[in-house]
Amino acid sequence: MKHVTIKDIARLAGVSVTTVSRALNDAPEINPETKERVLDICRQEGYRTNLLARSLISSRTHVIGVILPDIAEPFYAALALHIETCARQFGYQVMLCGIRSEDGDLNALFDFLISQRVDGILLTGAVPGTRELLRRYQAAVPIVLLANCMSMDTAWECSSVCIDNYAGSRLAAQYLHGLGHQDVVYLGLRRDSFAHLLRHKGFVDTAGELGMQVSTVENPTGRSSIVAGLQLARELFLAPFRQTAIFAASDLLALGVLQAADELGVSIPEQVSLIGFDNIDYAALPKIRLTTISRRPEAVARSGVQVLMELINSEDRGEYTRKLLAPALVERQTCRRL
Amino acid sequence: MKHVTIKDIARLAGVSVTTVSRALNDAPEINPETKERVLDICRQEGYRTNLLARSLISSRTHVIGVILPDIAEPFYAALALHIETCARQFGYQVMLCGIRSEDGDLNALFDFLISQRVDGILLTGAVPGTRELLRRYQAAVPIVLLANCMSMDTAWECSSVCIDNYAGSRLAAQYLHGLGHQDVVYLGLRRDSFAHLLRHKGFVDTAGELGMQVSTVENPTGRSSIVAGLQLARELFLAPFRQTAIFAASDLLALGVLQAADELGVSIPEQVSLIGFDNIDYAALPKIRLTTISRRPEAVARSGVQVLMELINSEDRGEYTRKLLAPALVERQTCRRL
DNA sequence: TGTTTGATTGGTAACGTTTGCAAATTTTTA
DNA sequence: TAAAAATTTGCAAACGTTACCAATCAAACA
Repeated sequence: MKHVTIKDIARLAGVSVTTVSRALNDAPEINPETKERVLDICRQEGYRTNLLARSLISSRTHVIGVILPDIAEPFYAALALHIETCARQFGYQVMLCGIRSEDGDLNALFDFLISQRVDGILLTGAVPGTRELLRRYQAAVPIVLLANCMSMDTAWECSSVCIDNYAGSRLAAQYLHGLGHQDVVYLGLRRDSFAHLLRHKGFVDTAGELGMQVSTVENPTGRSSIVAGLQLARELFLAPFRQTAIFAASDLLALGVLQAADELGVSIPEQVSLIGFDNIDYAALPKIRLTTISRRPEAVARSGVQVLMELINSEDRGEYTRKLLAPALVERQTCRRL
Repeated sequence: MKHVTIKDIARLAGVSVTTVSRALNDAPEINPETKERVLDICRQEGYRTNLLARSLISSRTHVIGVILPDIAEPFYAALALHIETCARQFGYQVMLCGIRSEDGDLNALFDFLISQRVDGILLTGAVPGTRELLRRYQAAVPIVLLANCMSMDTAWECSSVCIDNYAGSRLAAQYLHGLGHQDVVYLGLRRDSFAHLLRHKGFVDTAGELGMQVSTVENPTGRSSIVAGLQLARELFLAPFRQTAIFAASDLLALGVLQAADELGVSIPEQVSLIGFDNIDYAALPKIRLTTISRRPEAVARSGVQVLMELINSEDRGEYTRKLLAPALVERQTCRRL
């Protein structure tokens, strides 16, 4: 593909490349008339700045990399949407990556993004292995952990913005307790996810304080999907089931529970109450109307972009910002008072 | 952010930059020993190729731009996912853009992507105004229209890959007819969307051929959202309603219909049958189980990336590939035999 | 032994910008 | 009117690569 360069414009206008450059970047030291003439020719010839060349000099690309585990998970889709909107307000473009979790060689992805010289990276879906990743790449590029991170664990030397998962589970436990539930199950724990570990801890701790019984069902599949929830809930409902409520670690799992209940004739919330975590769009759907904990993707995205921008524009590395946003209970129709 | 350059490595290794470059690109004309030594130093110093510089020379970025109207629409999310996966197999990275429809100044977006020197653009969500856009930008960058495009209209001078919307609606009409429906409504037509115009035409044409009555409800909101469907269906159900089936132009609209039906005590499929278009993930949900037409996002994405790659790697412009993929009926539980 | 080959290496000019500094031109000042 | 100042321009070097061509050197040939 052939592109018009500054040199071409310069030749056409009979001036030097420097002058053209000045016209384009409206520098003060240029004759308004020449400027107009040059710009006219630019428009006419369809000139477009080669950002590669510019970035090479300025060592700023105005692009941030965003790593999502799975864009098909609606929470991450919402996050991506808001990140893009917000980044644009800062004059930044978004490069979305690694949207599949399975083949995710994060090292390769980071190497690529750094090679592209992105100005910063927003990393979502932190897992225990992320720590080493940070140690390795943080010197080369500003990184902000988004939406999934250990809450306030000082050992994490990294900026981060996320919903307080612990507090979210706390809300859920308190809510169920307030409704009179005494014996509940926590469904879908994933040992490889910090978010899930925190959710689990928050729920178990709070339930304990309130004198409730909690039994935990682990999710060995390692994915928050409807099918995973379906399988887990099937096993649960097929065995004798004494608990009165289920707290699913994610809405997607909760949807699976809903489906299993439907299949096996368990009625929700009459026989068993259900509360999720995420508040994905589809939780609000007719016939679903899932009570859940909102992770406020918009707030997380906005705050995350802001923190990253500050990090990019500050030279002093080694000082990290951590933000823990308050989650919110969204009450719908899958829980009932006992 | 300070980065290690080839020059640094050259100094450290006591060789020339050319030699380092050769080591990195494993060129044949280099002593295996020096190569190893150089590569060792690269690893040790954390050297990462500056792709900006490389692209500047090769005039290839190995990045494609993908423009989505709204990533929160699950169909587009699925599309994005598969595009990324497939592009990676070709050694390409994806730059996702403009995922908000509202503020979408497509001209600015195109200018930006071209300035970034992306190797090609996948444009989804074509609307009538797209034509002028193509005329303007196709000389500067290879473009493939994806998922939404006029079917086989020869006036469109552009490569394209999409589901045959016309045929999809045809399927829907035939299916409803086979079930014995005679009087049906087409809901959610958007005049600004080619996809919707085709869907509408396919449905009306086929219904006509089969001797069915069809009345069309337009969607003035211009968005395929649940709320839009909700509003439209509310009006529909509040007036006297004689039709036996609704064909919603998108699943999202259909979900709105479902919600309205729920609110107003209309039971689906007992009182009225409902069929959607898209087969988004959530159509398969428990308690939704929407019968619909699949747009096969994976197939569309794969084919689209392939066509774009061919376009990028062929010099002769002016020859376009058009692919029209066959849609598929997904039968679930929102339609009943009369 | 002199010449040819082959294997390694280095120098240098691109790629399309921006930028510091000097040159040329115009305007202002004394 | 000459000198000083201000305005407007251009040259050339950088940014970090790659690619062409020449240079070096040891080994192999005649």
